Amino acid sequence: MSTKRALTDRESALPALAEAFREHGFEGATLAALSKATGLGKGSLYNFFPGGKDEMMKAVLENIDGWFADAIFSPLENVSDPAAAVTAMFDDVTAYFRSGRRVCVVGCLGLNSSGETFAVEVKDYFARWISALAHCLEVAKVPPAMAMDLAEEAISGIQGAIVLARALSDDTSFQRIVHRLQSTLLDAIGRCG
Amino acid sequence: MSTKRALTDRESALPALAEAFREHGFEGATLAALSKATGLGKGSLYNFFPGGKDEMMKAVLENIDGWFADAIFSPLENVSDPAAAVTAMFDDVTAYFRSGRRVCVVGCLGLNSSGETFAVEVKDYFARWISALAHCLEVAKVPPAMAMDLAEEAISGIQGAIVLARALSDDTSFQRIVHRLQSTLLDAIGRCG
DNA sequence: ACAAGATTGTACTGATAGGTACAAGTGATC
DNA sequence: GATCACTTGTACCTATCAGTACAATCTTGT
Repeated sequence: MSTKRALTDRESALPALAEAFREHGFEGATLAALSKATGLGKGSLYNFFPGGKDEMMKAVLENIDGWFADAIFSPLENVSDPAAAVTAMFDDVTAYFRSGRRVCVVGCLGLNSSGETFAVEVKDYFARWISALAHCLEVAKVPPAMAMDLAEEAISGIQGAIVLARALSDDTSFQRIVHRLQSTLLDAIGRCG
Repeated sequence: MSTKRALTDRESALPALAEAFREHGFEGATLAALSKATGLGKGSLYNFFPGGKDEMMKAVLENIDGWFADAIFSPLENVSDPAAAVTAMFDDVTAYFRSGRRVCVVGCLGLNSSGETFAVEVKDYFARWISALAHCLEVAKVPPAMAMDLAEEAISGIQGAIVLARALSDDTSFQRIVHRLQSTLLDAIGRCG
């Protein structure tokens, strides 16, 4: 337990870092803000993340990707009951994004030039999510082309719901939109299964 | 023509300012970047926009809102042929956002805390767009509740398509998603009309 | 308890941010 | 062509940025 503690604290700072990046964006998240959010001084932050903000964001993205892999992607990829998996996915996503009050860090990074450094991570995140969902639909006997279209539409739709819910400061619009996306997928599963 | 020229030049700087804000976001758009984008020195920028970046963004938002009012909202609000109006809207939107290569400034502003200053403008933009589209659907005899839902879904879907297309650097996904949204609306118009 | 090493706050750096001041420049009007 | 309001580049201001240096402090194995 000598070198482990560093990693532990580094790991435990990630949620707070993620929240700060979510709130202010990558450019807007100053080191002062990150320090305040984590409760760590500059010294500690640079001790854990010698690469500065870039490394912090990389770590945050890895952390998010890990969470999604466990909670969202894997269940879709190793699915046995597609309808249940789709329902679970939407429940988890709604909880994760707090009905749109919480922004998608990955999606935001893609929107402006400050995120170009992380283009690969951003791309992989969405590509994996879509293909996992498409696979789940294919298991439910949805034709591959249609499965891909529906998956793309659903992931895109979730991102749009976040944008709109934030813009209108209205959780309910997120819930309505996401619920409609879920119904569309379940309908397809029901029709083809 | 003494005081007019100021307004004219101020107006003509707006597209370049908008493009810079689009590219870098509000925080990321430094005065140096804005100066370079417009070809105007700091002196000129502060001459036209004494309020600094905030006033520039306000002016850009007004300009965007004006364009949308003319090109998108009005045709929907004073519609005679709903199906044609919906088709025209999607054509215009696809061209405007360059199939997702161009980001929606308004949507982006809503996503992080730097845009809180413009919360009202952001909200109004989306609210008017949705209600204009809903009105257009109602003219096509789509029941009010369904019209509202479909409009919300379409605008949200467009925003999502931008996020996804940017993230994947893939124009075609934008086009597929938007085309599907268009079909959904035209189907509803066809069924109810 | 003690030494070795990890961790942290604080003070610093140079660069750059947004914004101001202002003198030089511009062109229309009389 | 002199005047005048408007326009513009440049130099400058203070605050804050990301990042560094390091001494002080804490942990931990022995």
